[in-house]
Amino acid sequence: MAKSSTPALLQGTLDLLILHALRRGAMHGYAIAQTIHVLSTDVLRVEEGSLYPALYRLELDGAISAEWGLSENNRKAKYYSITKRGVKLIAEQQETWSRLSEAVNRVLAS
Amino acid sequence: MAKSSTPALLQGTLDLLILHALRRGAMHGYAIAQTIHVLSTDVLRVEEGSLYPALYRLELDGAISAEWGLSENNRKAKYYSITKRGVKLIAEQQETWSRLSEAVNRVLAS
DNA sequence: TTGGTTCCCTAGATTGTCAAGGGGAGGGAA
DNA sequence: TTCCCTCCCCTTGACAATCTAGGGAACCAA
Repeated sequence: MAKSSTPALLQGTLDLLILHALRRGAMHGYAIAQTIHVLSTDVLRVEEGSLYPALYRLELDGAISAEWGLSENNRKAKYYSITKRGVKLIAEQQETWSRLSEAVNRVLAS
Repeated sequence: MAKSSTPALLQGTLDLLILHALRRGAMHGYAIAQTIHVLSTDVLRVEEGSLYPALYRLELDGAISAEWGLSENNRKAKYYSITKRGVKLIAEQQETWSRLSEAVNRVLAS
């Protein structure tokens, strides 16, 4: 009944976080999750069960594109890059995030 | 496939917004929605289909309590007040919100 | 008496995330 | 060699939160 555990993520922000990570260059999924984890100073954790469906959605939507390669550790890995459409999406979603999160903060500050 | 419309709310924040509104005193559901709308300077809109289930959840959880009364406009209305447990919940959820939203901002700023 | 507003509520669909699995392949240790 | 750990991919099923789209009653002004 009561909330059992604190969420690892704010719902709706995952796509934006992924796209933002990819701005730094092509990356495989595993590295995207690590990047987000590190950049958020260990606060945000992207579960693989959330990550891969999200990557699939973004690719379907044309926001990212994928191609197989070899990782630094010599493993088969799928490298994702952001597309033009993805860059546009970042801007939109970042704007939405700012609007909404600032609105929440205004309410909480009142 | 693509997102059709911008969300009216950040998922996971509704309970906190409701509880926060009720800190100002007992209110009926309709007024809670209006209060959030106004305090967020028209950015956040709570749909009734989200609001009433949320109120039901919070009451079940013991975070708020309800009693029927008469509104300023002379209508039958259900007045909600925050409970001790609700006050505790505000603190917890506000902390969670801060942690996560700041983490998102750190990632986006990188 | 008609229509707008205020106030309550629900059913169904959708979406995003999570938990919990499975699997293959590289590399180091024993 | 064998074993295990890490890296890297993925899927399935359940769940929680929200939205859409309704329905309904009562007050009030025109």
